Parts: sequence; C-alpha cells; structure tokens
Amino acid sequence: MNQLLIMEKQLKAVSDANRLKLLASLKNGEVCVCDLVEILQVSQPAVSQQLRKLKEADIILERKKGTWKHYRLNDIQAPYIQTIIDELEPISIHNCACTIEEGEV
Amino acid sequence: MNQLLIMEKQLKAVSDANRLKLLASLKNGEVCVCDLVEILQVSQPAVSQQLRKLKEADIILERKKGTWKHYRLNDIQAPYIQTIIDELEPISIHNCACTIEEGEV
DNA sequence: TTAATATATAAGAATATAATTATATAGTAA
DNA sequence: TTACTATATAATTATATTCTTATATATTAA
Repeated sequence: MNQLLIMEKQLKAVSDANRLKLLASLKNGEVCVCDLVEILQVSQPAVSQQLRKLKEADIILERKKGTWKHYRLNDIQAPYIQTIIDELEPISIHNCACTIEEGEV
Repeated sequence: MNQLLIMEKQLKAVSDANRLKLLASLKNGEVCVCDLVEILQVSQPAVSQQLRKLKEADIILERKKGTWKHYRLNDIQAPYIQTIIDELEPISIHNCACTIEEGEV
C-alpha cells in the first residue's frame, strides 16, 4: 500500500475522540475490554469495533487470556502516531477482575 | 474547547489522502488554489472545501492577492500535526500565472 | 453436558463526509 | 458600466462512519 494511504488509514483510526480515549487508557499498559467499556460509556460492541479499527491500523495489539482479551499499544509506531500518543493525558484504569487475578494490581 | 476535541478536529482534518496531498503541496511555500486543483484532480469547489477544513483546524493560513488566494502552512503547529507534515514527501508545484506575476519563480 | 461470562460479528439506523453541479461573490480589465 | 477570472458557497447525492440491538463464538465453571 502507498505511503499516503497507510498514513490516511492510521490517521483515520486515531481521528475520533473515543479512540483517542482508548489510546490514552492504554498508555499505562494492558487493559481488558470490560474496563474500556466503562471508560467510554458506550456499548460493548461499540468498543469492540473501535478496538478493531485501531488494531487493523497496527496501532494496538491484543492478547487473549481465557475469556478476556487484553489490548495494549504497539511498541513500534509510526512517528506521527507516536507523537499523538505522547500528547495524550493518560487515563488510569480502576483494575477489574481480569487484572487482579493475574496479580498485576 | 476540550484538548481531546481539538485534537480530534485537527486529526480529522488531516486524515484524508487529498488533504494530506494539499499539505504536501504547501511544504515548499504558498500555493494558489488553481494549482491545487491541478494536483488533486478534483473539482475546484472540492478543493475549496478541503482547504476550508484545514483552515478551520488552524493548520493552514490564507492570503488574498487580487482574485487569487494563496494558502500556506501555519508556522505554529501542534507537535502531532507538525510530525505528520514532516513525514510527507513534498509535492512540487509547476508555477502558475499568479506566482510568476509576483516574480516568485 | 449445561450455564455463565467476555468478547466479536451482523444488521440496521442516524449522522457525517466528500464529491458533483449550479450559483454567488469579489476583484480586475476593457 | 460590462465581461472575465479566481474562489467560495449552496444544494444534492453517494458513501462512510458510528452507534444501537440482536446474535454468535469461545472459554470457564458447575
């Protein structure tokens, strides 16, 4: 894919307030979907769809852990995406069952 | 306006291949609308509307010169917008009447 | 196995986006 | 003034986006 089109896809992925909040929520590490639903205050499928969009742009990665799915920022980001992430005020997560179980409190 | 919403607005403004091309075309300095129409290969009103979107996001500035209007990049950019601009391969303009008249060849 | 839980996908509706054509505006030239 | 040119705005249309509800899938627990 053309460089400009890759850029367009990635920028489209981050040009939405809810998806920016998702990125802000991932700045401190992995978070499960249930927590993100609480933060965004929209339905679970809506969050799932937003996450997919970020994933398809290679901005976030997922890890399956039982029935839970943890999302995290990709370590490798295009410079223009990294700068966006850097600018975001982190949103801190009140840890849910899934993370407590792993002793990640 | 909330920081996140400003970011959203600016990122929406640049998350389009044609508007990225407009920014790439402005990297070497002021360009008039007629040149930009040639580059994008869309109608003049379409270009005008895209330019407005970039202008409303404070990413570009305009200068009126007779019937022509010259657009240029704003010197002051949010870091995440500047990084995007830096990443763009400049598009060079085959100078049109308006710039030649000013001896800017 | 069945039930419960976490997440994903599908379908549909409301809204937003980005193009087009037609028209308006504003400046210059005759 | 009238005609011409460059650009902007309006109206319309096609498409994309983003939400919702309903349903499917996959894992764990009983």
